Parts: sequence; structure tokens; C-alpha cells
Amino acid sequence: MSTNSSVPARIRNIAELAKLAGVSTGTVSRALANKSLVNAETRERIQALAREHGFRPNQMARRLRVQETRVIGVVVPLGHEQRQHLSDPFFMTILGHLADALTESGYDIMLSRVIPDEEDWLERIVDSGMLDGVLVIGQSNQFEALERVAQYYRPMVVWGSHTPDQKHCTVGVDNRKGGQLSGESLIAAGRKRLAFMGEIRAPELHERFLGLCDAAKAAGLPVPLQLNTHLASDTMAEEIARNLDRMADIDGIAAGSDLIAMQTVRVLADHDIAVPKDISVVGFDDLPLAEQTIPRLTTISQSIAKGAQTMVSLLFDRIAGIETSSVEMEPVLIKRDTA
Amino acid sequence: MSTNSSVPARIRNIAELAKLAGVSTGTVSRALANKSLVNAETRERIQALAREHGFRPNQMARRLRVQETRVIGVVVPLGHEQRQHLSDPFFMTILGHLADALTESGYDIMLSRVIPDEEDWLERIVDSGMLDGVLVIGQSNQFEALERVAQYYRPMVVWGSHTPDQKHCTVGVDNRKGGQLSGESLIAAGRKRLAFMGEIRAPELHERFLGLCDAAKAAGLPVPLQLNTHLASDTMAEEIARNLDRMADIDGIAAGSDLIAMQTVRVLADHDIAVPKDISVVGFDDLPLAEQTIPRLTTISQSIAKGAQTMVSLLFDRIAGIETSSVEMEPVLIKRDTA
DNA sequence: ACAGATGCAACAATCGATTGCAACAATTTT
DNA sequence: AAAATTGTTGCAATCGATTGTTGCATCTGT
Repeated sequence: MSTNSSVPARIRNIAELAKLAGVSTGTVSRALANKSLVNAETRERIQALAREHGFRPNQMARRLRVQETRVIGVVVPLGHEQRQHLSDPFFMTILGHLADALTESGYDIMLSRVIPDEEDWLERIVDSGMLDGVLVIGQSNQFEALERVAQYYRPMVVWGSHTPDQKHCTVGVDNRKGGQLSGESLIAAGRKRLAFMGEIRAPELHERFLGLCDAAKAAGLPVPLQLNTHLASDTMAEEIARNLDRMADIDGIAAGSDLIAMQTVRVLADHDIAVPKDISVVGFDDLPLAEQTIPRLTTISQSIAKGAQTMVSLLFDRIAGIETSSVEMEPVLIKRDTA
Repeated sequence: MSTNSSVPARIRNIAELAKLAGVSTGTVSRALANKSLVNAETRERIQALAREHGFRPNQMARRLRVQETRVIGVVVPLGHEQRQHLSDPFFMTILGHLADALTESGYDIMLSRVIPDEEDWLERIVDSGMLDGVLVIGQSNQFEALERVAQYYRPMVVWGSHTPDQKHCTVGVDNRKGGQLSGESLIAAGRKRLAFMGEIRAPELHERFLGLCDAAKAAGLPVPLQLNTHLASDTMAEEIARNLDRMADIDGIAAGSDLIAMQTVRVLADHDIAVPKDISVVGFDDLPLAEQTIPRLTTISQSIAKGAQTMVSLLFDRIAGIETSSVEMEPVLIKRDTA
């Protein structure tokens, strides 16, 4: 009734297992890796022994040796929005899709939520030696850092806007075009006094605002009002409410994101302003959520799932040494109930 | 105008830097770690050199040597629900909070979305040698695996239900009590024919259903109907719709989660059934979303933020060798507009 | 019966750091 | 002036695997 009959002594490394099996560590390593260079019998014997003792080779050591980690870093820089939470539905949605694509290809995911207070935050991540590649979700206000790193570090793909001669590889929607679409749909609904709800320091949002302006100009309408709203969800509703009086005669709102749009609709409802009867609202992103709200959100689709897959496949190309250029997807208006 | 004046040759390891500085690798290591054993001057000199060449020590090697990875695994087992997506808002919300708590303590996060097809999926993760600890989100149908691993692997904390003599440490809400609360609130609203919307193979959901039954029984009502609804969001709406005819005379629905509740309200609205006029609906989780829907969701609060913090602090205790027991939080009814 | 081929396993270098211990010089104490 | 102390640095082992090369049997063909 000794304990070590039921629970065999734990084996800590390949050397202990080798001693137990009466072979060298090299043989054990090859046996566990199912290499054909070891005799089938010994291979079986060693594998059985490993199974019995619940031994699994240390991945840290393996990865150091083979210089391949099979880990991809997924980074969310919270530059201008330190209060913005990782639980922001947009991040989460894209992260979910990235996770699906990466796990399917046998990669692990290292998640970093970074507040870029140190100049070299991105270098630290890419030079850590822990990652085979990096995906960045959102450019935030860190364009410079991305450019700097992209000069020497190839396996990196960023979700965000693409500007003419930028160095880093992005995947994203044509944000300006998207903004324009949202404007056009508001105008088509007969709206004349437009506003953009959201702050515009991040390149993506700035483009969306410009697109909205394009649409207004083309229709001969005045320049849309731009109302700041931070992305931290806890204060957003309050800020939107505070904006209400500044938008006395506004009848069409293009929101910087679906989340902002949802909050806006919510705040308007609280003030007995009906959407879309009194005011039309268009979101941006087409999160799964957008379909579930009541009323369902009219929004601009980013097709996040496809975007995530594109990011991953571009990244794999880059890991393999193939140069890739940025991908810009077409935004699509998803017409639902709010505009 | 040679290139290596502007971009110094890349330094790959501590040895190269040592040669450049004319010292040994040991000294470089100590200098970069800001150890007091090296002369302040040499330390500065080496640090400056490292900065200039953009050199950062390889973390893989460091971690192998010091036997501490400062990486926590966050695992989402998708046992009975392979179709369930990582972008499920509940996972995402708790993941966000976990990420906040962990990054604040200087830990990195390794994210694994696992479909437990292999018997030893959890052992593979905990024995990989890559992690200092593991957080599991949801028990799914993997109770056995969790118990088995908990026997020998200490630094693991699980989000889920606690049953009397289970080995693995959980943090979660008293799901049965929560189910009871949701039942009571439906009954208080005058509802008499109750149903539970959600499948009950996962322990958490099963407990919630039992709690609902408790409430019905205490009020002298018949046993509530249980309607299966998978958690994969793409098919959920359809399934709920299919359930509609089976619930002809139902007037109160306790949903297995906020997501299910939202979808249910949505489907009911599509069928011109008003909530809460015709049917009352209570959710579960109190996701940030629940407050943003129209009508706002009445739900049972899990206080996910606090739960996440608790998980992290229990995990740190366990990493430090301190034994901890499970934590069960009190569910709270959040009364809003749907019941 | 012997040269050459083949199969299998051991040896040892390697990945890139960290760290205990020894060595040496400079300084202080006796 | 010798001994003891202090401050720096180098040396070499170590973390736990992988893998190219070498060596030894055994087998094949002639």
C-alpha cells in the first residue's frame, strides 16, 4: 500500500526519464518526438514510461533550443484611452476571431494589454524572444512606434488604417469610405444636420469623421459637428448626455463605433427622443451586438471575422519571410432600424 | 554615409554585447539587471551600449534559467459547446478583468481556447513548463479533468460552481441561489408559468435551473419547463424561435445567461410579444451590456469584476504556496425593465 | 570470409540567459 | 609591513530540451 505504486514518482526532465529507461537523453527526445531514428520497440517503451509518469517535455527549453516559440503576441495598445477597457466589445470580438484562427494553426496566444507609457513598449514585446510574431489591434496614437518597429521587425500585422507610405502592414476597412457611407445613409434618410460622436485622435476615427464630412459636403450640407466621447464605457453615457444640449438641432448622428452608437441610442431613449423617428443613428463595426439591440443598429460593417483571418494569414506569410502589403477592405452599409 | 553608423549592427545575445564592452557575460547580465555588484560606471556603460543597439535579453532563456515565467494561462474549455465562440460576451468580460488584474501585477497572459478532444488537454497546459499558474474560465463538462489535475497541480483557480467535496478551487456565484432569485422575481411580477431557457449540461447552468425549480416549488407552482438553447450565438436565435411554440402558455422566462436573455427578448419582439408586458424575462451575469439594451435587462449579478480579482488573488496565494479554499459570491437581483 | 551498407543509440555541442564561487586588486585595519 | 576587508569581475555550472556527428553491431552481397 505504498504511495509510489499508485502515483509514480514525478519525473522532472528528460534526463530522469532517460535514466529510468536506461537510455540517453537524446534517445528519449527522439522517441517522444516520434522520430524514426529510434527503434520502434524502444520508442514504444519510452512513450509508455512517459505516459505512465505523466511526463511532458518542458516547452520553454524546447523553444529556446529550436528558436521557434509557436506563440503569437496579440497586443492592444491603449494610448490615448488609458481608461478604455480590454472588455471593449470590439477588441473582444476581433480577439475571439484571432484566437480561433491562431489556435487552429497550432499557435498559442500571448495577450498584452499595454499602456504605452514607456517609449519602447513595442520593442520590448517584439524583442522579448518569446514570440514568433505580433498582431496589434488598433493603432491608437502609437503610429510612430509602429513605424519604428516595422523597420526592422517583419512579422507584425496591425489592425487599423493605411496611409500612403507607411511602413507597417495593416489590415482594416477603408475608414474614410465607411464614414462617407454612414453620412450618405443619414442624408438618404432625409437628415440635414449631422454630427460625429466620438473623439478623433486615433487615425481610424479621424478618417471616419473626414468621410462623414465628405458626404456632407457632396450633399451641400454644413460641416458636421464633432462631439468628443471617450471610449471608456463607464463614462461614455455621461459624456454623451452632456453633449445633448450642444446638439439641439442635430437630426443625424454618425457614431465612431457601435458601442458609442448603442450608448447614444440609450441616452436618447432616456431623454424621450425616439430613434429613428426624431434622430437617426448609424454605428460602425457591425459587432454581433448590433443585431441584438432594440432597435437594431444600422451600422457600417467591418467584417471583423474576415479581417481577423486576413491578419493571421498575412502574419504567417511574413513569418515565412514573404513580404506582404496592407489590405484595405470595403466597408458595407448594414441597414437595420436606426437610420 | 555607411549604414552601420546610423543603424548599429544588431546584437543577438549577451555574449556579443559582452565582447563589445570588453567584459564577461556575467557582468553584462548583472549590469542589465541593475544589480549593485557591478561598478556603477561599467553598469552605465553597458546599459548605454545595450540601449544604443536596441538589445534586450532573451526572455525565453531567462525564464528557463530562473524557472519562473511570469506567464499565467487563461483557459477557456469549450467542452459541450464546441461551437461556442470565444467572443461570447461573458468570456470576454471576465477575460478583460483578468487581463487588467494580471498585467497590473506584471504577468503576461497566455490565452488558450481549448476544445477538449484529447483526454489530457489540461495536463498538457499545466505541464508545459510555460506557465506559473492557470486560470480556467468555466467548468464546461470537464469537471473530471479539473479534479484530476487539481490533485497535483496547485496554482490553478477555476471560474465555476463549487460542490461539497471537490478538489479544485473555484470562484463563482452561488448559482442555485441565483436561479432562485430569478424565479422569485418572476413570481413577484405575478408570473405563474415559468421556463428556463438554456441547456443544463454545464454545472453552473444546471444549478441555476435547480434554483428556479426551488422558487417555483416554494410558491406552489409546477416544475418549470426547461428549453435547450446552445450557447453558439449564431444558432441561438433560431433555436429560441423554434422553442416558441413549446412555450405557448409561458409567461416568465429565466434565461441561462444575459446573452440568452437578450436573444430571447429580441425573438419575442420579432413575434410581437412585448417584454415585460406579455412575458417577463430575467437574465444572468449582469454583463455591461445588460444595461444598454432596450428595454434594459433585469438580471442576476455575478459581479464579474470582483470575481476576476478574487481569482487572481487566490491564484497568487497558491503560487506562493498558500492553500486556499473556494469562494462563493452572493448573487444579487438587478431589477431593470424586463421583469 | 570480407568490404560495405544499414540501423540504432550515445556523445557532446547548442540555444541564451543567471548566479554561486573564486580571484584579484585596492583599500583599510592592526 | 603584513593581514584583513571590501569592491569588482571572471569562470563555469546550470536551466531542459534538440540534433549533428560518431561509433558499434548486425546484416547484405559477392
